[in-house]
Amino acid sequence: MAKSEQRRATADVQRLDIHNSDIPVVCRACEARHRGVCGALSPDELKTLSRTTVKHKMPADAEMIASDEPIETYSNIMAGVVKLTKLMPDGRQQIVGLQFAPDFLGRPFRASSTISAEAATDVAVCSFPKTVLEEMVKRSPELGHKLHEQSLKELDEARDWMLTLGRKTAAEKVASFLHLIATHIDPEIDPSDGAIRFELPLKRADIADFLGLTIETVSRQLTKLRKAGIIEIESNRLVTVPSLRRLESACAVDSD
Amino acid sequence: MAKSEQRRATADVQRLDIHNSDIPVVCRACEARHRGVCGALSPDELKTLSRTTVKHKMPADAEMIASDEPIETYSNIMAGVVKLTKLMPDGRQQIVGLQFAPDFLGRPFRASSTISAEAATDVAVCSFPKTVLEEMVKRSPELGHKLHEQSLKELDEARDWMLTLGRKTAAEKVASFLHLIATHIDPEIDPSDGAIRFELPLKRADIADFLGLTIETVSRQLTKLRKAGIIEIESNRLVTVPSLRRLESACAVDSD
DNA sequence: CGGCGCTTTGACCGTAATCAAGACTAGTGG
DNA sequence: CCACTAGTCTTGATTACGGTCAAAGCGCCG
Repeated sequence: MAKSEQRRATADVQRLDIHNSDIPVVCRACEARHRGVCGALSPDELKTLSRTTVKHKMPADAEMIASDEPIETYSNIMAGVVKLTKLMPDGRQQIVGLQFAPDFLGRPFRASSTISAEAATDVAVCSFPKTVLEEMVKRSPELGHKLHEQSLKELDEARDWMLTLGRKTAAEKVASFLHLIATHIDPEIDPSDGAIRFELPLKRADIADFLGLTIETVSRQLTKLRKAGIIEIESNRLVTVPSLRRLESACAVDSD
Repeated sequence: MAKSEQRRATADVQRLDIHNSDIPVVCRACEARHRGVCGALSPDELKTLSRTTVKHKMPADAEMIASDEPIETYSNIMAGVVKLTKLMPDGRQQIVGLQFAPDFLGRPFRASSTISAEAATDVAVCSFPKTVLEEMVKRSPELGHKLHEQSLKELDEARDWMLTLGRKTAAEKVASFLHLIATHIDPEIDPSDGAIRFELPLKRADIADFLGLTIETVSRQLTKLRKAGIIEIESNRLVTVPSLRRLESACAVDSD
């Protein structure tokens, strides 16, 4: 256990730039600087922003953004998975998006959001005041563009999922969910057709809320996929996909 | 008939600005200048853009953007309704968005889209080359911001609809669809609780593809809503909603 | 051990899909 | 003008997929 943690720390160090003395310390090992919105910022801008950032850790199920409440901060997700949910007055719930590190979290240009955000797993975030980011956007078109790209990515993903919700069978939905997790949980994964082993970031109830199903149906379809040899289930949360290709064919889509 | 058309023309004229001699002629009566992306442009910029614009009319069912094909132009929708669809290899289809005038149509910053766009009704558009708009975005942060706002609006709508697709019953889905059309088809509508009469821009098969249902179920739920007195059906396409409030309660949401 | 949260499995039921027929509308041509 | 056709929509009978209700298994922690 301690050994594997040490190994990960070493990998982080290797990701540091050769010459980065002008990068703020708190930003040096941050993935958001490479693939997130902070990639648009100059060392100087990073320094300005980093003076106002606060890093938080929150446990699974913590509420991060409440629906219809004013938002004061934006965040970058450093680790963990965040679920975006919508709730009906009678309690029915739908997860409308999952966000992984190093995604940007928040609804730009609006005082409050119509969705709420909740930690699906333990989550680490880097937060900063809304006003500071909005000031920086005014001065850096590059940053505005990055934020726009993030919005467009979320829009594409939302529409992909609308097809899943509206037109796929329960079996295809569960396969699509596993495929989504398998290809998003580990940013370093390559799409070659080896076995993939990962931990599900959602419990059954969340999976059901994401797929528009009940927990019983999710459970039944998982055992069906297991019996069909498409997945192996080590424990409730630990899943192995021997062949991504076979899983994809269970999703009933070519381009996904 | 001729009378009502004349009345509408008069309304358009009144919408013109008092001093607009420097606004290009083709843009003067255009709604996109008031509520669409062109609202971000100065008279000079409008002039530049209008030199490259082409206005088109296309009949219902015309394909406007093919999935996975390179896109050369963006468009503003001047009139009519456009449906954005996704298709599965086996023919199952899902409409993932509807766009009304004066919405912007196109996927910024990407060579091709994963969805296709089709005219739901007869449609009029104002198109311009991708490259021209992208050049203008570089010089006008205001325009980039408008485009971002449009993307965010589509994202909010997509997520609203995910809740409908994943968690609502057939009856609630059809009611939600009628509510969406009633509140979007006529930009000049006010939400006061009078009777609203409108023409459905989609045929039953399209409504089914939008709601993740079959045409038979859509038809049955429409007659059920009619028998419940929530709607009146004059003809296949012509619907009256006596009380928007009653329709909303049939959608099972408070905030929509 | 006992209690609690999560998951699985089984039996039964209900909603929406499927299959099938018929009504209505609009367009075409005799 | 009407017959004919094709497309669209409605209605009915039956089926099946996924939901509901219920019970039991499992892992975890006090």
